[in-house]
Amino acid sequence: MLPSQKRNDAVELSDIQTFAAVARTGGITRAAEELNTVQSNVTQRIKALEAEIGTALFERHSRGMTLTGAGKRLLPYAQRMAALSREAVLAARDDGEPKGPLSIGSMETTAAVRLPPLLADFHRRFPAVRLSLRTSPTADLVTGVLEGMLDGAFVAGPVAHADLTVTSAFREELVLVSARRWASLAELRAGTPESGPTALAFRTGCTYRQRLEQIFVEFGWPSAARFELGTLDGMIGCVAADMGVTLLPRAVVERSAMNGSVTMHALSPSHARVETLFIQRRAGHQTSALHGFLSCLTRDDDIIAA
Amino acid sequence: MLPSQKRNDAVELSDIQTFAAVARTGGITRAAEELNTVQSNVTQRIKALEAEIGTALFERHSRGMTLTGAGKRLLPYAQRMAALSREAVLAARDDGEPKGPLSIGSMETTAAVRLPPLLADFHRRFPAVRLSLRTSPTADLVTGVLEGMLDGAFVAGPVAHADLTVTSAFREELVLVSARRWASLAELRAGTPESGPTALAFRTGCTYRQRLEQIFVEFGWPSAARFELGTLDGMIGCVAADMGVTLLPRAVVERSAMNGSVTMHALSPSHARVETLFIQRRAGHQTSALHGFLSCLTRDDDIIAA
DNA sequence: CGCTACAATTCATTTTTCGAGAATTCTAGT
DNA sequence: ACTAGAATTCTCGAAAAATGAATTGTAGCG
Repeated sequence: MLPSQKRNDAVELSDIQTFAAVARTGGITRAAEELNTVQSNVTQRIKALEAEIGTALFERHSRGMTLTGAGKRLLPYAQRMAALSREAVLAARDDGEPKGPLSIGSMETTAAVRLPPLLADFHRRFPAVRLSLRTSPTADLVTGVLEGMLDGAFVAGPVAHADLTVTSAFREELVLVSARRWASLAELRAGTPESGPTALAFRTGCTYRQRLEQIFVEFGWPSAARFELGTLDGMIGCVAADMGVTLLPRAVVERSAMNGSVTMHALSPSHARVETLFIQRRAGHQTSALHGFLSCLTRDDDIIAA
Repeated sequence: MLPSQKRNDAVELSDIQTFAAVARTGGITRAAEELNTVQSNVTQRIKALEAEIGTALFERHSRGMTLTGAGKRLLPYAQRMAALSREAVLAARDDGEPKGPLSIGSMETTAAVRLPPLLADFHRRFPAVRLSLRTSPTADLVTGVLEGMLDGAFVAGPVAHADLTVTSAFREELVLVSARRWASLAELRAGTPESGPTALAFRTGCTYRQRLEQIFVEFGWPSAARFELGTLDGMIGCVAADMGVTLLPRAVVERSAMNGSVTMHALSPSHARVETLFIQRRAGHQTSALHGFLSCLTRDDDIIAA
């Protein structure tokens, strides 16, 4: 074995976390608030950290602090270190029996139709796991997983990132949904104003929304009105009331209470096909709880085939 | 952005480092020595850590401590956390101008003939880098790089590890080296006892040594005597004195002072060809110093071609 | 130009944590 | 039972971190 050479340039986690708080909030005062302490304290620790590293991490100006180059280079390590530390204690606690907390993220649509049976199955098999589900647009889910806030998430593909492991979960057929009175796409195009119908979609970061934008461009409605909704039921309700059109997985519409009040318009495969992926962090230890979750997911593969 | 959920299960670096020291030494007393502190202190911190995690990390018995399952799961994180922390401050300090310390490892043979011009070139271009070179067998070099003790190393291929980035550096032709009086392999086989000549090699972990073992088996000398040397010159000297034979890159023998006193015997390509690889950790930030080193390495590619 | 508001820093003080050393317990081996 | 090696417990002092108040510094404004 190589003799261990002592480079004493290590830095404690708590130091780098106060650093990250200052960087995030852009000021010592707000960081102190966030960390439940006083400014003077934060000042001191930042100064100590800068002394330890030997470079200024922030530029001070009268309205707060901004990162220097060195600070920018350091920042990404804050999250990685925090995630690693958390993962370490989880790994130690995890005796192979799935239990404890498990945070899963999901797109709204997947949560509505695909997850209920899966979660029921999971809870039946692993009742000791305290599962929490959070719905967000795909973009937020990806960062959530990368930053360790979520253990895994269901997102719309394709996704490619070196630090993520991707598992194919479900295949969906997207359909354009309009009010019932429009029996076909042709009728819809004929019956709407030149600029097109209003596009109903979730907020930015949702992959379906981006795809809807594309489709609108191809239909010659580049400047159609946009309307953002926060909930699935709200969206289908608005479509039923002929406020506009939206893009959703066929299964979601079919299972909706308003199913009878809307028409689904099939799209070309390139537009319609979308794969729902389950993503998790690649690095290091996989929680038993997460492992159990994946086993439920793959066991239900027949659902995908069907 | 997802609201940040506060899981307060993080653990400080220093805690986990004392944990690692105890695990490594197998006892609190020795760990305390290594950490330059007293036992009571180590006891307390281990207890605190166990309390924080909520599980016993060690089994106590009268002759020291051994890891529990939880401890075994935690241990790998110790090194990863330490490496990450060190890397963080290096990244912050590194302003793009290569400087500061750079630890490179190398096999003995590569250090002897390939590195001198490379290092000279590197030092001319980046005088601010304090380069340190350490020679070890391939196996130790690989762990050294993985554990962050070395920034990079020259090892005998093939190497495959998910956490390593591999660059092809040099191609060598291995030759069997004997005393001068043996003009050919046939003569050597005829003139040595049934069991074969003595095999001279570096200590365990050296890739060339393993290959020499293979060759001896194929030559029908499975139980030939072995002799371990620590230095290259010593080895060639012993061969010249007809103490035995060894396996070395042709270039090494050609440049040796004892060149005239030994014979080189060519081997079949499958035995002779060996590639020297430069390995570095894959994850995260690459030091400017290391980047500069790599630029020297690839610039000298003509050396490989030649 | 001075005043105000906001923000970081400094400083004196208190609190908490950490480390040292001595005493104690525990256990295997004799 | 005794001893030696090893971990734990306990107390005390020192170092480090947190606190709160006072200070400095700067942009915006009358």
